[in-house]
Amino acid sequence: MKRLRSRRGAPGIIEVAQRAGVSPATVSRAYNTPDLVKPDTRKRIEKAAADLGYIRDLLAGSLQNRFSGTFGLVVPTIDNAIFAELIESFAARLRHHDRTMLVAAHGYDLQLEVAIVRSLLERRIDGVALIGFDHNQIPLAMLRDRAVPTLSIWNYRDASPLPCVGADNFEAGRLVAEHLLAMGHRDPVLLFPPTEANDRARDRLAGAMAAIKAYGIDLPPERLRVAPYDLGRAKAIMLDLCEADLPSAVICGNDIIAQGVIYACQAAQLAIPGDLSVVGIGDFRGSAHIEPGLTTVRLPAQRIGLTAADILVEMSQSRADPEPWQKLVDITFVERGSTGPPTMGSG
Amino acid sequence: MKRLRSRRGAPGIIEVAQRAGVSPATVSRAYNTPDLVKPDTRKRIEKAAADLGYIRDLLAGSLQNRFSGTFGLVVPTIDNAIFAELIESFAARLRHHDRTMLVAAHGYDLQLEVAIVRSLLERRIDGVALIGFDHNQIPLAMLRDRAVPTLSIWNYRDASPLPCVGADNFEAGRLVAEHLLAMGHRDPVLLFPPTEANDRARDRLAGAMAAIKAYGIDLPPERLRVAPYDLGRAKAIMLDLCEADLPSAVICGNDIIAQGVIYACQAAQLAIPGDLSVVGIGDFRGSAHIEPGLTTVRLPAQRIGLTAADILVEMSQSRADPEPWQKLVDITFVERGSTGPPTMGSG
DNA sequence: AATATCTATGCAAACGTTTTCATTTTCGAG
DNA sequence: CTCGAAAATGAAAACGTTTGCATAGATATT
Repeated sequence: MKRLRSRRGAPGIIEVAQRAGVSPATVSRAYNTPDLVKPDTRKRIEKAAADLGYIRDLLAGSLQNRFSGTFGLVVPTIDNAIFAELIESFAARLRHHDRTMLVAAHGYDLQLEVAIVRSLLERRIDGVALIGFDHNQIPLAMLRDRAVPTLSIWNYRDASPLPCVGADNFEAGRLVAEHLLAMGHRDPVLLFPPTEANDRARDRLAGAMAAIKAYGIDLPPERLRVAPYDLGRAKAIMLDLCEADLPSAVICGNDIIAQGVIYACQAAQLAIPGDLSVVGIGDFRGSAHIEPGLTTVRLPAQRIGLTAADILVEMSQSRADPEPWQKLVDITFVERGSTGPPTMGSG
Repeated sequence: MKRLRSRRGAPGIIEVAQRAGVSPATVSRAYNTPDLVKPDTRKRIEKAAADLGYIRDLLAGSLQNRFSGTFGLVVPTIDNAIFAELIESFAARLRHHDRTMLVAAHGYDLQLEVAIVRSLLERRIDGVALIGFDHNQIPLAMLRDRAVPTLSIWNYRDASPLPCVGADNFEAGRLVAEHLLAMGHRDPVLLFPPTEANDRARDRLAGAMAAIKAYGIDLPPERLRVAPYDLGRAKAIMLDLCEADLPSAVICGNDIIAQGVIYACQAAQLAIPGDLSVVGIGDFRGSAHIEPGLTTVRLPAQRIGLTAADILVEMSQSRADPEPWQKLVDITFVERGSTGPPTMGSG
């Protein structure tokens, strides 16, 4: 029994061809354009491939046709609840298209993002999704030069320089603020993550501010506090705030911070929404089940991930579409137990 | 001005070589084995590459040398808090080694895992980390046949068939159960995720059971309940349980379930640990800050991720080490506010 | 000064596919 | 049957690197 094996120890397309009594070209076609090969031959090839345990080498193929079958996803962080749902749905959808996903996180460091995009390009990704609009020019230029389909996701803007799929974060901020204001709250505290290199947080904050201004309220600057993307830190900051003068409501830049606030209130024996109303943005896993349920705005992470994957695959196939366009996904305000009208004495 | 560009529109190694006045081979060496090229020449090449905006094609290179520079990570789920920290640290460490990560989730479907591993092999990964020991034989055989470095991570076993890096999940289960038993609880309810295709959960459960048996307790079967990996579902199950006869303590298979239990108690106006003690396993993000803080066992996800990345890179480089070995990472019991001695009347 | 060693580089053959173009086979119509 | 078109296949040239071997200087050794 002669072993027909290439260097790696695994059979290649040539061995399969030999065993099936056809040429390598036909085997290749059997995989890539099955309709071009006679059903009978195809069967024989499939059998030969199965017998040999053949696994094709997509990388070798990608040298000839330009497609690696891999897409990049660059996020600020994988760890936090925020993007996990997005990553999972993006990956699942790519898998559905027989593609794979390279993920990398830059931790809100745009300099690191440059290195990441470069490394993705070295792997010849067929396309890449970046979070939001705040990016260094260098990677964008590299992607443009190489005509790599690029998508900005998660946030939305009419005048987006890149094609984008995302939610209106300004509106999200406006919605939650409006809700509190409509209930009668007049002195909210805003707890937002740092806004540099983070257009989503910036837009949400701007939206909340706009709503506040629309009510004729002039918010003193000390009512705007910065809280990092961290449950524990947010909780600590809120505990500090409880010691000082307690507001009647807190608008949080995202659900993580809001959960921290809720925990802080529980620790400080404050009733929600009796003593304090809390709103978040995002509707992450857990926000519906925490006690009290968190009033928030649902950002459809899953839909964004799916759509982004579909669009990227499509873009990579059709050589066209140089003009940017954008797709807005719906957000929904979700009222739960964490908000109520202000009570006498507070605020 | 003559354009020296290849099909893609981007310059290749040949253009760089031309501009630097050397052969492509030298440019290649400047990248891969810099010591082999004269510093002066190297400078010239670097300049030429920078001028042209050259980005090398690692895939083309990987055809010749066997390394794609990409590693696979196959997890049950990305979405849940459980593995996010692991994924992030694994990716970060790979980046540190100038490698990238392909992630895929199979949702506890071992059949899907087969397809995933196959797809990873088609991408010529340099190595792969799988979660735990429950795997289909097919992908393991494919990996073995191709001599792809494979690591089982997250769980630990002395007699692991694969090299592994992980924590002793049996001991984790034992520790939390022991803690409750030592406090005087005698009739805990166990709330665990489904254990098929999940050796971690199985081991934890076995550990908890062992501790219970060691106390001479014969746990009635209805005291063991299955709860999926979902906060909301766990909360609902616990609310049901509150209606029936309330135990004095609940041992949860992981922190997600434990958080659901805590929320359920808050919803049912039960005091923790006054009316009920709760323990989890994992010490996920949030477990320290929830009110009351969750008593749990810390599994060092980050250390596992880092170590796994280091080891895989090392394995991919050294052609040796066919014999399996295993690395145990420490776990630490963390007592927080969610546990206390049973009170009269309960249980 | 001649020879032996390095060091730095170039040449050209891989690597495992895909794809163009040409050729053969099949099939339906006359 | 024969012919022409369509369908199925094969031969060989890519794809953009890396690397073994060979060569040409440079340096060290006698």
